[in-house]
Amino acid sequence: MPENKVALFFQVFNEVGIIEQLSRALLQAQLPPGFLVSHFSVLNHLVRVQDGRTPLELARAFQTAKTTMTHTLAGLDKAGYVEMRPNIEDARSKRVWISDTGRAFREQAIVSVKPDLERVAAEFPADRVLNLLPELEELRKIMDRQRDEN
Amino acid sequence: MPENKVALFFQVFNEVGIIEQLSRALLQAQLPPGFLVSHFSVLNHLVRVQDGRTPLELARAFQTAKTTMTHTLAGLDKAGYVEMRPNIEDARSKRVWISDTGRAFREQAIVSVKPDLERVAAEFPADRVLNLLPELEELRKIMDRQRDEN
DNA sequence: TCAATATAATGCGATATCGAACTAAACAAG
DNA sequence: CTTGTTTAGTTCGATATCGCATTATATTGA
Repeated sequence: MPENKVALFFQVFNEVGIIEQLSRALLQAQLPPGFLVSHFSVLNHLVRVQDGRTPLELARAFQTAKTTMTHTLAGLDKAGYVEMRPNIEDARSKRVWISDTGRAFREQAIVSVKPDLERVAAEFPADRVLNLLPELEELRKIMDRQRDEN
Repeated sequence: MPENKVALFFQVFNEVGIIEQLSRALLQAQLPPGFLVSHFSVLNHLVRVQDGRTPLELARAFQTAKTTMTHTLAGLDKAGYVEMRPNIEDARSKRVWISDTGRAFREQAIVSVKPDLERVAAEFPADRVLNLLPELEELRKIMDRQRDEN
């Protein structure tokens, strides 16, 4: 691989990193004190994918250490946004269920960040985002799979 | 803005977040114990942009709190990878210079991650990355500017 | 059957990151 | 000048995240 190819991937990952930080900041700014994007992300995952996930599944989904997920879930549980129930199929494990207030919290966050997204969309049209999406999806899938292969 | 537009931006930022985590993990895995991507990123910035930056400039460039940059720079200084000198133009301030060992550290990290990038490139061709880059750059610039406007 | 190994979650200590308060220097207005 | 305000960096306390070790349960294999 020529050096400019390495540099090219580096550049893209650099841009991705900056966009991640900026978008994270937009969402974070809309969350009430004491709640982080990590909390939102778990709730969002439980809604989008399906609740009843185990903590370990969640940790894997977010590439985070198990202990971090324990901590994040404790916060969500304390706030009443999730409920931790025993896993009937495995007594070592638990399953995480989102509550109605948890769902409301997630929806409120999404509504709150809408104006920010509109401001971005005003300059970067949705059709360009639409073109971007499948490329990013495939890149993500490739990297995700390669990670699992190790 | 229709709901699907909100969802579209959400999706893209979600993909971006996952790619960021995966690429960060690849780089992190190549760094010696005690060094994080945050350390590498600062060194990389000093090389790419120019060294002699002030800590505050660096903090802004990375969207991080000033105190975080103080901490990161202390680690780099302790390792001998940067040198902190007084800012002649402003006695409150400092300027950060990368050392030869700091440059070597950065270069080594880049070399080490090359195989990982090659593995990704084998499945996601460079020309697609090349198409992605300007779009991401523009999206980043827009979001960056909008942040400054507030 | 049961001993060895693997897995899920947690407890604990270390470090990263952050926000608030502080100090010193620079700047601005009178 | 000099006094009030802003700015650069740090200190300090709180919390997030991580790695390692531990406990409980599950799985495997002789």
